[in-house]
Amino acid sequence: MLNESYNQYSFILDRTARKVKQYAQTAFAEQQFDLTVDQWIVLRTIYENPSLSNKEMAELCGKDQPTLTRIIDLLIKKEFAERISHPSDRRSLRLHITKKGEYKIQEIAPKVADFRMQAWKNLNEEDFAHFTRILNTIYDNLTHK
Amino acid sequence: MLNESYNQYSFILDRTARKVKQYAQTAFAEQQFDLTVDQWIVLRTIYENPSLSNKEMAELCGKDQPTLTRIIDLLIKKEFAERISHPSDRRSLRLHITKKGEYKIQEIAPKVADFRMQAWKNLNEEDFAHFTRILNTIYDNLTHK
DNA sequence: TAACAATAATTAGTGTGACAAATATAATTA
DNA sequence: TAATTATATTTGTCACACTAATTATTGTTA
Repeated sequence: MLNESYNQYSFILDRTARKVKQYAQTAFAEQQFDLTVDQWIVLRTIYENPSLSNKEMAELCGKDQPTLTRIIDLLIKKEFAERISHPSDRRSLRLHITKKGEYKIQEIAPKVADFRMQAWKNLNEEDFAHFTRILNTIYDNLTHK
Repeated sequence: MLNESYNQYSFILDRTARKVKQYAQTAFAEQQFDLTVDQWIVLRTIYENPSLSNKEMAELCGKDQPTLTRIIDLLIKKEFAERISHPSDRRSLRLHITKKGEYKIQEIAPKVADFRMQAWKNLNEEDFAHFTRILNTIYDNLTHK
């Protein structure tokens, strides 16, 4: 029946997303970047958008707040990032990258871009347009009802 | 630069996959199915393909063996599935659904199909064809090198 | 201004994913 | 047939996702 195919689409989506992440993570490990893929995503976001709050950064990274808190914990342990308290709101804090974090970003960003390309072989600009449109439609279908 | 957009595609893919899963999981919880989305996927696979080994079932579900083992543990705890030892190979075992599991499948399958549709609104058959082709191309690009 | 509500961030708990290592058993081979 | 190799499954560990609960602080209002 028709509905069965929807299950299939969910399966393909999930499977592909995991494969892309796993492929990147393997490359990260092989090249000893000392970062997970998600840690790298967060660090790069901090690098490009310094001095945001946990909440704002979580939004930008597309992660929920508890997850972001834990990833930041790990980045701080590795001395790639730091939390700085907000001057006027003691509940809040600002996320910053360290010098060591900046060096890391600059070191690995081009390498990441290199092997990321592997995923998108055999696809053209038209495919990317479809990809973006379709996936964003799905996302919007499920967001704020 | 061009490479930046590849990062963006990874982001969209990951974000959409998580949203689809989360949306389904919320519906599962609201309707008190007493199953997670992944447990349901596995149970349905056992239902449709009875008497396979852990390894074979993992392959069908698109999960790795340790993950499947743990999901099966939970399904057994809920008495939806059982492990039956292989008659001639004591290393192996066969996965079966219980009566209680069958009832569960029959009860929730149509409901799942209902709310799964929400994700695919505003998309037509052509979009689904693009979706399947593009995501499978990505998957293949990263599989067995 | 004291009580209450709202907000920012964290912590806790459960489930899942990936990988490596361990265990038990079967198959092969020297 | 004893030793070795291969296979099936489970266990251990770390990371991430999501929900709910908690803590600390700020804002609001009676």
